[in-house]
Amino acid sequence: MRASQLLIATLKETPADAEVISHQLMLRSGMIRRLTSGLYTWLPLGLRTLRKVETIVREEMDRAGAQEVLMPAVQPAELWQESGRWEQYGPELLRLKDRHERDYCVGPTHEEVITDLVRKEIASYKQLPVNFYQIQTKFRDEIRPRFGVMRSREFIMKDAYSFHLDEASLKATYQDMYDAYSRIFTRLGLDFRPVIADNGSIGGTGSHEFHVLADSGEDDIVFSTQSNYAANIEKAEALAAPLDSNPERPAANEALRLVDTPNAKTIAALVEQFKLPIEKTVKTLMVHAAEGGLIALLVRGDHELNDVKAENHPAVAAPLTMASEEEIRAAIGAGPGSLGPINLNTPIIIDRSVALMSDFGAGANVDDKHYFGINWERDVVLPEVADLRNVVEGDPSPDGKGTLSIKRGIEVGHVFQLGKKYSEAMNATVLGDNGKTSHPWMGCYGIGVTRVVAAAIEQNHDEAGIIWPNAIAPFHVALVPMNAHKSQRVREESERLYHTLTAAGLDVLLDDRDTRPGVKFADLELMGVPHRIVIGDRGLDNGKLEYKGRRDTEVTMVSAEDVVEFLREKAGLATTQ
RNA sequence: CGGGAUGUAGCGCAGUCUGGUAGCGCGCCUGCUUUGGGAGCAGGAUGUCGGGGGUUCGAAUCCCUCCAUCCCGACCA
Repeated sequence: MRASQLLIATLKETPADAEVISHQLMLRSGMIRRLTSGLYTWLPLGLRTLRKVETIVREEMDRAGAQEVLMPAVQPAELWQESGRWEQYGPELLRLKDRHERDYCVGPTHEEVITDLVRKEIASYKQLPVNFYQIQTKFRDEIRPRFGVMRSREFIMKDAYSFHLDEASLKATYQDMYDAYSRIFTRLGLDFRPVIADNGSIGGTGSHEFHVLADSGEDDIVFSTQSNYAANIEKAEALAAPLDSNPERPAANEALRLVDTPNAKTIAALVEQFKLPIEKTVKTLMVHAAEGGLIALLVRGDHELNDVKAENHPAVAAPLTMASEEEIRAAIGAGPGSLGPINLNTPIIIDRSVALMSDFGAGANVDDKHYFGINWERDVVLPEVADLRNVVEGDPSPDGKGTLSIKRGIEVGHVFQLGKKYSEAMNATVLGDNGKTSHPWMGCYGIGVTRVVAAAIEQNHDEAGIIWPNAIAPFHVALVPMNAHKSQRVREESERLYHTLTAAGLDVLLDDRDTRPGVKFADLELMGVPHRIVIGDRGLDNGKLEYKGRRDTEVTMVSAEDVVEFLREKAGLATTQ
């Protein structure tokens, strides 16, 4: 493509409302423009990259045996009522009515539609397993769209749904998809990790998320230093002590005593005023119980409650709801800053590490008073013990190998074993070889295609702009003719190169704009074109062209005869088979 | 939905406190010069000052109200 025919909508200044680097660079390089909150137009430059991501995803899905379909973006309410999600989904589901006052939604996902298709078209076990996928626009009315295309309301997703006669077949396809995802993100040139994940509201059993590692990520992901264990922090099991150790609670050394603590409403204040080590304090969090009323969850003062683990506990009401100060006072007679396990009139669940504490301090359930020197069994019966907290850096790895470290990740893919939730709810059945009907097992597999583009930028940029991996660069190489308005030789050589390189399978941008070289260099760097050739009389006198890789600090001279193979190699297109 | 902030030219901003009829940089248009890292000179275009209402002789500026956007917390690819 010629630069003169491309909308090069670069911006010198960073728009004020762009927070993260990928959003800033996507706006500045002219990839996207915002229409309104959470809705973006993809400009020609951005669309080229988006299409390359889609192509790689499509190739690997096809290779893994999935079939492409395209389902409607707008879906009838009836299907969602059948699955029960019309009520379950909150305001995130964009609902609308047609002229006949019938209810619809703009699909945030397509389990219902695909299950409906399968229940109509698939009748026999002989047709299983099947795996259908689409690359399509979704809509989720996010509470807070932000970070540009990273968390927009409308976005493009590749979603796939597989159907199986039995669980073994589901697990086999799940593994195929896991492998396909690993190939996809590898081909995209991203530094990623598959991690064990929570299933969330979608339901089902096994699931992994694929995360691109980046400091701007919204998720905490947890790794073992000595094994390949990796999990979303929501799901990472918190052990009280290493598996091979035999942890025992230290013996009680201190007497139980009631202390006046008038100005200590927080753990920090308690530690500060009474010189209590923070690992000797306990936080008491009151939440709504599944049976009604309140239930107390206890974690160590330096630990954080894990909302997902708490919510998944059968005694805790879902969704997790923290008790208000009024509710706490009504039930206990003391404020939230003075709660503890002794004389507490609600059920109690304590975190594993709390069970191993001795001589610790906690509220006395009387305003402005704490007990110090508390010991389980001696002073209060040991309550139910559960895994309630977020793991922290240095915790033992749940697989017994090494310790945990924590990094930020951007979730770009998610694979689930759904089970029979939808096939049962919507009564999709197939006949087995025994002549009996059964509900097929389902898996579902998503990739946030638009988000992948932003994630790639988060991982690949410098002060000058984007640095695209070859596989998803809008152009592999930019040609910059020097002094073209005067030198016919430069013009001719540029044209010739443009055609040869294009014919050799490279995506080439010929910067034929009538502007100064500095402007071109700056634009091309901002746009992230990974390879650049400068054509000037100076080099041509020696039969040379000047090459610079986007990450290079120095230029290298390449002879004109070798330049095609040189660039194919640099762009990762070198003949490999 | 709660907490905080902002809204003035395509983009970045000043002007608002102290009311007097709108400005700077970049970009854009024309001409000439210039052409190896975001050019120079000369000329030029562009604003419902977020909307509505009020106070006032007079409102970007003061008051009321609505809207939009961004940031911080609960959702997710």
